[in-house]
Amino acid sequence: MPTVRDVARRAGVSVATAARALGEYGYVSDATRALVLRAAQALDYHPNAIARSMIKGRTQTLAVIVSDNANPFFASVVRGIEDAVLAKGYAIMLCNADEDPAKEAMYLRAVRQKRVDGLVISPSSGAAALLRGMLEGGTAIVQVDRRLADLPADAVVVDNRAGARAAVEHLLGLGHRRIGIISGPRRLYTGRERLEGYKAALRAARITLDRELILEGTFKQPSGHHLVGRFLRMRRRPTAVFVANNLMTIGALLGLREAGIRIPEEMALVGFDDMDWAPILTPPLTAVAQPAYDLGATAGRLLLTRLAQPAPSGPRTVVLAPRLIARASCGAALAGSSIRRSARG
Amino acid sequence: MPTVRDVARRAGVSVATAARALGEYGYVSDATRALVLRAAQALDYHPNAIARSMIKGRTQTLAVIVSDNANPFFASVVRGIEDAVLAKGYAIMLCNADEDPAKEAMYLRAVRQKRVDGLVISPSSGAAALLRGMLEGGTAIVQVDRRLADLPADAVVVDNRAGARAAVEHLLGLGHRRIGIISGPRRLYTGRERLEGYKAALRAARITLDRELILEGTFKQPSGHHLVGRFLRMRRRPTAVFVANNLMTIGALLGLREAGIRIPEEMALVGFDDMDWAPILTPPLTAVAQPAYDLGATAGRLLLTRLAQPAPSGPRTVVLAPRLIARASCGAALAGSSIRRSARG
DNA sequence: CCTCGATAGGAGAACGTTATCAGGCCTGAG
DNA sequence: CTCAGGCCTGATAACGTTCTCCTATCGAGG
Repeated sequence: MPTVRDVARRAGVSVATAARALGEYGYVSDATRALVLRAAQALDYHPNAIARSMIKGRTQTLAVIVSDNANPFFASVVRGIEDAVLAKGYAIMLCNADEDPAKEAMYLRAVRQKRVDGLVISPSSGAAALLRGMLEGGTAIVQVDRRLADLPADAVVVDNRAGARAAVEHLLGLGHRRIGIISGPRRLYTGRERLEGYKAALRAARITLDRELILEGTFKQPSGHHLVGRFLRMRRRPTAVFVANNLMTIGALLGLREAGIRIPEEMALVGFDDMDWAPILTPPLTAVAQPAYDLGATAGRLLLTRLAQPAPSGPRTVVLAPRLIARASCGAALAGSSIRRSARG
Repeated sequence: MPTVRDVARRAGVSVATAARALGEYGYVSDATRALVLRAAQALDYHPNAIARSMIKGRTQTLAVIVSDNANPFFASVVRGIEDAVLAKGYAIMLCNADEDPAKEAMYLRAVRQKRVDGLVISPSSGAAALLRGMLEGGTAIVQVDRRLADLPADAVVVDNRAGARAAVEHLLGLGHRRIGIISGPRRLYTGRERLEGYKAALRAARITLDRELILEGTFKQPSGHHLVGRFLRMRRRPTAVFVANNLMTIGALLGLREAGIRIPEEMALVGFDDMDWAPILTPPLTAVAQPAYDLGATAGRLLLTRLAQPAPSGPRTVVLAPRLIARASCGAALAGSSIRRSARG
């Protein structure tokens, strides 16, 4: 691969001049510039961004660490991030950590060595220490979807609590009193928050919590399948179930279908995270829609502002509003209702 | 951020020795090594991969260019690639080109400047020239999902033709004679191949092609919605429709539902690309399953072998077999049947 | 005629790592 | 006692850019 040195030689100028002509800085006469550009063209010269990064101290690369890009929710988040930073010339390094602290730590070390300018991460609980180290090292960090309590970094999340609460309150409004939840792992922020929303809704309705109706899943499809079976085998079945994420909802629907349960007559269902296919189910799925793409886009924009003005103002958390989309799987078709949108500094 | 120089100073040794201790090469006494490692720990030293890349001429980074990561198919492909190359220490740079030649060209320039070691790309038709340039520049390239006729690079694709043909033959076997297709764009490899499979099936059954029954879509959801409407408004409707990708299938299902059409009685449907939610539809969706994850994983492995032995053996194309999963949307529930699996050099 | 500023171009240092080379020490064989 | 050969360490040159200094020319203004 040709270097500026080669281009300079061919154009009959010094390296400095060639670099000026190519980099569009400093003084170069039009004639010389043309000469250099022609030489670069002839040699098929492509500047080496690695060497440039050495000098500039910036890589024009951002890392994105999520749990699993194969989950459509995260795929949309990633897409949103990329679109937001594309215009500013940043490339994205994608890392799937699979909620595995070891893998997450490995990736954090890797992106740190690669000197990415910034990082968007959907962190698992174990990452706080490493992230703090990166913050001190000058890497801009924005958390997305989840939020670590003890990390002074920006975050963009949805109001999980309000979303879950709206889902459960919707079921309560339809007359359900015995409502189960297939929740996410307690060690994950979203798992905890959605469970809290569920509890808050029941508390507000003065329904005493039945611990039997709270089943903790893994946020993955098989656990939805398995746990809905547990509900079905109970002597006093719940009449409705709130499933705390998209993949487990598919699992639950699969389980209900295999058991021949009619929805919503024998069991009503509300999911968290609306998907493209929710309206084409029979009955169409009532779900709490998360603005996944916006979550990513907002995180990307936030990161850009951090990178533009490294003046360390305090960490900001942006909270986006989920939206309950009432269809028929809950027992009644209502209009979608917005829940809450806020931002706190 | 501390450098080896800082570590060396703190440990009281030369830069060369510190580098040897940290890089685990050459001779270093155990005592010195311990000293250096302790110093590195104390300073929270993280080696600079940029500088290392300068020397080694390798970045341990691969680029992945797909059309849209928000499409679950590509999200799985990307995931497969990442898993395959993770163990060898490669990071992934993700680029969404949106089938936009300008955007694709921009990304190709960017990853070339960043000196990625290899590239997995689902190319659009305009990229051949740029890709050839990169090949000559020494970048390993593997095409995935699609294949450019005039590019001497490895490729991993599914047998689109056989998949589409199996889908249509299945419909023929159920007695359908008037079968429509919502195809993909002709300028895309997958769009053309699946259409060819459709035609081949009809030809083999001695059914004359009705050009009215071939509607070209965009591989995106709205076009499925829109085009199924065209079919519904025809005086002589098709009794079955083959939809050439996942997103358009959702659109088509939405359109059928809005029109109140019963599946498969009033219109049978077979989709290309099986999805998690296909079995929970009513009726469950018959679809041609693509091994999306394997497609990516195979491409990743192929790239690794290219990187390991740069001896330029001729380009290889690996063809993975799709699998027709017969459910009920086509009019009958049969067992899944494997189609074909081959590899040619 | 001298100076000043704008323009044009060159030489060389820096970024942080790895790799090459050379030199010093020690041990054991001759 | 000498010398070969293993060990250990240090100095320094790369890698390909950008950036900071320098020098030189030219025209205008005093």
